Amino acid sequence: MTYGTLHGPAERQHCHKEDPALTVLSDETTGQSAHYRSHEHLLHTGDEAAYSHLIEHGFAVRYHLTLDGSRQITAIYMCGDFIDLRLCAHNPSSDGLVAMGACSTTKFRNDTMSRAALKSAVLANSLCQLSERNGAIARAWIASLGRRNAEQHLAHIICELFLRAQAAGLTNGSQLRFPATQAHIADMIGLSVVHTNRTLQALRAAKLVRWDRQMLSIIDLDGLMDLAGFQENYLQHPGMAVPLPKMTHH
Amino acid sequence: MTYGTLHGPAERQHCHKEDPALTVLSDETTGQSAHYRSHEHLLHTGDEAAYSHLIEHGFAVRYHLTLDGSRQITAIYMCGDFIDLRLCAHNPSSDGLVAMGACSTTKFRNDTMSRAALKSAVLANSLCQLSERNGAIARAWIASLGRRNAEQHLAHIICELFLRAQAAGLTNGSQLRFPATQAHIADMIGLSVVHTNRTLQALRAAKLVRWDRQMLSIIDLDGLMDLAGFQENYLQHPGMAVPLPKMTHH
DNA sequence: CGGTCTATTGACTGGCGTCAAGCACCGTGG
DNA sequence: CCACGGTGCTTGACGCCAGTCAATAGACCG
Repeated sequence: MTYGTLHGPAERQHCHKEDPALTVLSDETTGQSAHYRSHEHLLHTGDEAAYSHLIEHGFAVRYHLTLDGSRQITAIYMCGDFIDLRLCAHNPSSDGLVAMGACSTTKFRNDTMSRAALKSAVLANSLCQLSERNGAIARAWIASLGRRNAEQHLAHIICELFLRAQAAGLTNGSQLRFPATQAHIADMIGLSVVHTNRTLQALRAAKLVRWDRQMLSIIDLDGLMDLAGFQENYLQHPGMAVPLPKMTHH
Repeated sequence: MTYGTLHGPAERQHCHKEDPALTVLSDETTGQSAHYRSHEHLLHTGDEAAYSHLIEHGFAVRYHLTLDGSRQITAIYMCGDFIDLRLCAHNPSSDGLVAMGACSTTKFRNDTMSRAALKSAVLANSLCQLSERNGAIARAWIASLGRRNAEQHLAHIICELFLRAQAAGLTNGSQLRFPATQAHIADMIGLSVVHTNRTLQALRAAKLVRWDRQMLSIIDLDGLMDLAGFQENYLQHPGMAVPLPKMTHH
């Protein structure tokens, strides 16, 4: 059992494009690397998705806009996460996808992705497992939104993000560079910015966490997990060797 | 574009085990039909899942328990939905899965499922698409929990459930038998039972919906969708011919 | 006919939203 | 060099949506 990503358990230290797990799968299916500046969109709300994305560096955020203009972040993607957008291929997407901080991805045309997945059961299986894992994370968010108060919820999402980042090799001891503003956090946990600020202060006062500028420091992970009622099994999944379509630069 | 399930667009009228979409995929991979009474568990919290389930009849509910004992429902499954539990196979599941009303499923051993999916890219792809669709539904729930008030949220989930049920052939005009108590609904939308009751009354007073006993009647679907800000594209996905492992009775 | 489950209603409380103001920081341009 | 606006963080005051605690009534059941 490992915390796995498309990059696999063996290569957790860092994420880059020469990652050996990015095995050639098919000669027709190639990915291109793409770079996004902070706040730049990978996919606009209402657009049809032409590409799926494997995050190589940085963070991307999936969000939904309600009619009154408020925003709810529905997923955070980081290095090694795969965003399978084939379902949006001929549909206007109801979500937007935007870089949080600078972000680079390898993107795969949806039609070629589909063709590759239909040729390789191993690839299709890996995509399925990744999708299930993303679903498990989404359900954990649902539980937090529905049944945890502000402090517990914030603690929970910090635990999740930190453990995922650790598995992806993004952490430095108990530190993580996480380029979120308090507005981002508010949109993740479904609160107002004001209350998010007060909740963050409570966690700081409890000496659980520090969050200066863009640097997240975990002071007391056990304390955070206790407060949140965090059960980490949902992040685990069987380690897998994932052959991904080969990738061409640019 | 159709509202699809594992049973496919052509066989929406009713769900039963002779469904032609349940094509033989592999001779080793067989499903068994299983029957559950109301409140009977398909999977207990903390157990390792041995089977994945295809819902044949009735409804099942996935839920998460927080430490203080409150419950959040994280998904509703109905006829044609597939619950892929292979990720819980060697893990204690953090969720429970329980029948809401009488429910019957075809269940597939996870190990044989995995073997079948590794043999058939078509099957693996279908599972992947179903998983992505479930993820899209989960993200819609996140948006509702985070950024809609009680009335909008309830309206939204009613729209979703009704449209899904309609696609699965479970509706009778604007009516749907839905065996949920108000406690179930409260646990879906993350509210208290008392407030759920008041919110239901508001929708009734607005002549949007009726919900007597276990019969849900949509009076004004457009009104519900307006109130909720419901965008139905997330429920759509490409129609697909899904070969599923063949099934043995009992 | 009591017991349990579910629906409903009222009174009160509290967590979180809203509005508003005040800082701090930063890059730009006069 | 300082004025200026923009963005993000922080704090206070006040109000409302939804939670909690009862209590009642109906439905179903043994």
